[in-house]
Amino acid sequence: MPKKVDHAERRRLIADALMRVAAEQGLEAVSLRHVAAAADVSAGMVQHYFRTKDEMMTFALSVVQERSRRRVEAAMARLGDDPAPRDLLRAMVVALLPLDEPSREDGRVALAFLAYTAVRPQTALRSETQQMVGFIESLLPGGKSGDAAALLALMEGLGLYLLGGQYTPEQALAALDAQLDRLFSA
Amino acid sequence: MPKKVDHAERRRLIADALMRVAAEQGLEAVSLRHVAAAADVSAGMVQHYFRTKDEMMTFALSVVQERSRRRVEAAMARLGDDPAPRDLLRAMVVALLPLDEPSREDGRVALAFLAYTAVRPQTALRSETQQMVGFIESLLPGGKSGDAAALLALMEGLGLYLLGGQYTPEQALAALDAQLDRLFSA
DNA sequence: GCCTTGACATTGCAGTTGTATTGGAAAACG
DNA sequence: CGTTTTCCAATACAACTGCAATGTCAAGGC
Repeated sequence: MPKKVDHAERRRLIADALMRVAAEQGLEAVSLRHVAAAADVSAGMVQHYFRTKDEMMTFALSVVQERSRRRVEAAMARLGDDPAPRDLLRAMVVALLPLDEPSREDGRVALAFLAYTAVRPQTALRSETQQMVGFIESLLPGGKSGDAAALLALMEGLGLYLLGGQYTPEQALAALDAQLDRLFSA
Repeated sequence: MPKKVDHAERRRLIADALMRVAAEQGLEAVSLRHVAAAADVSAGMVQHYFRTKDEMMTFALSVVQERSRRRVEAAMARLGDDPAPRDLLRAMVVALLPLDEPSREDGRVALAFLAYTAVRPQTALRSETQQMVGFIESLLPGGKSGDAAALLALMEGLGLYLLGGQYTPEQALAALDAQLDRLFSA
């Protein structure tokens, strides 16, 4: 056997470069050569680790999803044991919002992939949305049906407006807290 | 002067073709030749009415915005004079949600442009978001700050999940009504 | 010491892209 | 009638795209 290299690591390296390109110039600018240049490797190497561009895109998409999943887990773990439901929900939503520059970058990439998959049903992003709705529902008092789905959608919308610059972080957080107030007051 | 043609109408015709292409295959598939083929005209004609692709894109973007604005106006006008604030708000949000197939198409195009403009600050989509927030605020009772922004963000998020297929129209409407209940109950 | 195998790099190719250019046709105006 | 001005078509072109093919090189197993 020849040189041993960490296959998975190389793929992540390339996917990182892809996400950098996508965050700055959109998915339309993602080409084998651009990604290779951003990763400072040859185009041949990219082809070596991804036999097709589609394979590369799909992998990058999974990296994006994985990263946001970890963000949420970390935020929730940071709360310690047995946190109050409201704190748990707030931490979860805040972890998913593009509030600082790194997560804004991720957000732009995620938005690009959202539009990308919207016209490519086969590249479906397996969504954990339904489980999230169930999880949120178990944390909400009262439990009017629709409240959980609304909170999740609120998060998504706040993310969009944060990315677009229509809402400031303060506005977004105020909106979130207003909603949590309503959900936990009565 | 030579043949007189309705300049604006031709441009709308081309923009419509562009939106069809974008709705089916995404903005990446939007090229002069594809759009021309979809409009069943020659590529030269497209170039005649839009000197550059960017000009065509910008115009199409404005058409999308204009169309959704009209949708809202029509829905609100349909309510007659002096409607209840809750009904007004509900009609407005429902008009913006991609609930049937035509508006789903528009939604896909809008989503594509959202990702498109996210990495092209100069092609900023002038947002009427702040005015909308103000308008909603004037209709809400109590008027906790943040409630209006939250409702608007909720709408956006519901739209995304409807497009993605994560929420059914029934789920989305249930979430909306649950929120309106909360806003108008206390 | 071969020699296989995996890790790259380079090059070529057919197709598509946006744009510039050219040319013709036809309609209003003098 | 002739000229001009707009409408549109066709073509040319350089740059780019994804992908396949080919080459080089080194690290192991036998």
